[in-house]
Amino acid sequence: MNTEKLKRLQAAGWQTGGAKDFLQLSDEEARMVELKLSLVSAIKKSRIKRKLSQIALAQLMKSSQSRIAKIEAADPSVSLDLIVRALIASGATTRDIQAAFTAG
Amino acid sequence: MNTEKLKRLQAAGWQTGGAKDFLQLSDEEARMVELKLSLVSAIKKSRIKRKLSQIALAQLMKSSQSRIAKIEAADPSVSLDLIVRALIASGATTRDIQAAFTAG
DNA sequence: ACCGAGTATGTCTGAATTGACATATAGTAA
DNA sequence: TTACTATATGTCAATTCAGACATACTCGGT
Repeated sequence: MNTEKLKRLQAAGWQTGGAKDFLQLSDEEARMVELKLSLVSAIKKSRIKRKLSQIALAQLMKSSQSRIAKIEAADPSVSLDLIVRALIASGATTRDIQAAFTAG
Repeated sequence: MNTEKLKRLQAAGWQTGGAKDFLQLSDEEARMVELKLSLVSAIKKSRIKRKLSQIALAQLMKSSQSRIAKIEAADPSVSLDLIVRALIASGATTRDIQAAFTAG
């Protein structure tokens, strides 16, 4: 059973009962995954709200469109660093970031 | 002028006027640095509060004492991922993490 | 159907980050 | 001083993550 694949599915919207139940994660890992997921959804919200394409956001943070796509898909190859950078670059306020953490 | 070294000084308590003024950082970079600094100080608080040595915390999160030291020193070689993992492992609640973000 | 914009996915090479280890330093107690 | 515990610092091989590129998919509009 491939954990990476499952994480992708999670990110795609399959988190029906929380990440922990579906995968076999420790509490810490589970909190980490859920945190990332909520930040990721905040990025998409923020980006759409400001009418930015993935390409535009990529340019703002000197990254690439494919990276933004992977970020929003919660691809396992993206770090929390990159996620938060994207969130900031997308125009999210400190309060938005805070809210994302709360939601997670 | 060495940016890494300056970041270390920042972490050591030299942030008299905010990271942005001292270094020459973009807004995004500055927010990133300040975020890390506040999370890092939250880790130390949380760890001490629960009477954990760096070694004990390292074991909890399957890392090493030297990594924990570097985390708490905001060494440039530590990622936001590792910082947040340490914060979680140190026993910080979701609310604690939120508070750390607010402070940053 | 075709086109175009936006997004998704796979892969590659170089860069950043990791745990581990050695070692240094700080503080405390005997 | 010595001994011990905790923390700091430097280095390095192995792993992870980065941007970039190609390419595929989606969905309106014409």
